[in-house]
Amino acid sequence: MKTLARKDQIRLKAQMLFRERGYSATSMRDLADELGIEAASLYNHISSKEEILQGICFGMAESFFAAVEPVTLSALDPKAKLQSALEAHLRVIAENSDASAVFLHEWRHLGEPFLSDFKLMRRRYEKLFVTLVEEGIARDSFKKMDARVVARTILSATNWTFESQKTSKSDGDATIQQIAELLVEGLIRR
Amino acid sequence: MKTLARKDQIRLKAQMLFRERGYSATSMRDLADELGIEAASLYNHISSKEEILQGICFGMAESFFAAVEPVTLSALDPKAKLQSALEAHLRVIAENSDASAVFLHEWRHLGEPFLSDFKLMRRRYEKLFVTLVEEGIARDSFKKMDARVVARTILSATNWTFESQKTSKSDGDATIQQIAELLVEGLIRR
DNA sequence: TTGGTTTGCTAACAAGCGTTAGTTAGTGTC
DNA sequence: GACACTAACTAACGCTTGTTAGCAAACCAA
Repeated sequence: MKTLARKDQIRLKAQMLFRERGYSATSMRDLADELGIEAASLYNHISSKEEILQGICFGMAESFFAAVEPVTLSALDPKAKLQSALEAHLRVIAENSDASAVFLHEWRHLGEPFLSDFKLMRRRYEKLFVTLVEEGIARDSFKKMDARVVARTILSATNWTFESQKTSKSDGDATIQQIAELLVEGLIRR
Repeated sequence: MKTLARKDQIRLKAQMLFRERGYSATSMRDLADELGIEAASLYNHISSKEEILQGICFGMAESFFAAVEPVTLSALDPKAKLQSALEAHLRVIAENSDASAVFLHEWRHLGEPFLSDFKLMRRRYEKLFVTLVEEGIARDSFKKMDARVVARTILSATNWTFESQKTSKSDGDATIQQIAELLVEGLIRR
């Protein structure tokens, strides 16, 4: 199917541009230029600018859940579980850094009702990590602390770490484990 | 001086809007509406939209340096120094959360040559923290680790922590110390 | 009272925005 | 060879953008 190929091409370039310049500062003509076609031609493949953003944001939400949720249901001990979840989270970001940046920064330009849906999803995702921390505390594996603050701090640290640094796939895996371990070991150990 | 008062009012509202909607998605008419005047009237006080952004970004850069640089020159031991620097950094963010969000996210919409100047400043600021970590490692106060990774992780964690949560001035100070301690204790202790 | 400064207004500009309409050339299918 | 589909085009739409010009009322200093 060539249709899908072209649509995916659009999405790929859009991810790049939305990340670099932001959603609002990226015009359909910019995007079209990048693909070597006219702006109007884009509408043979997509139905609106916002549709592209929706695809990116909710697509990434799915990826994050698909990677992390299974880990939270596994039978690992709290510390290993949290670290695995974190590594899964980091891997999704590393493997898709443009889309992740858009997911993290540009979602506010979604219109309703998508905006509300997105916020809800985001909350649910954060909750996964909060629960992992709470579990660890309850089972006396982690020191006693505000689970929400810690979970948020951890996610914040991970999200920004990949913001500015290019992630070459060679050192990516090492770095991921290094960061996850650093955070878990440091912030959680009792 | 009433001129300054009005100009500051503009900057204040601009900070709010730039933070909420982003620089590009905020129009001069939006900003004027918020102040109860016409868009054209803004130009009696400022000379361009970008000038407002410049004022915010470089103003905050100054604030951050003014707060943190003295600490780095003090005679505290490495751990106390890093923690104090972090608290200073967090205090600037907490006391000026709108402007900080703009400083952190919207600087890329600066035009040249300001963009390059800004990036340079940012590097210099990050370097302050990297140096603090390096000092601690050299003096054997911190465990051996990649100073750049740790410094970046710490800053990332702080920057995002205040992103989504309203900082009431009452619990602000407690939270700041709590977070700074958490990060320093956790990530740095040998 | 005069004259300047401050702060607002209305009207308008050219450029850029997302998007639609209508068309056309190429491609694969019966 | 006829037909539908794909993917591009040109032209244009109504609207919004940042910004400028010219003007008027209010205030303050001399």
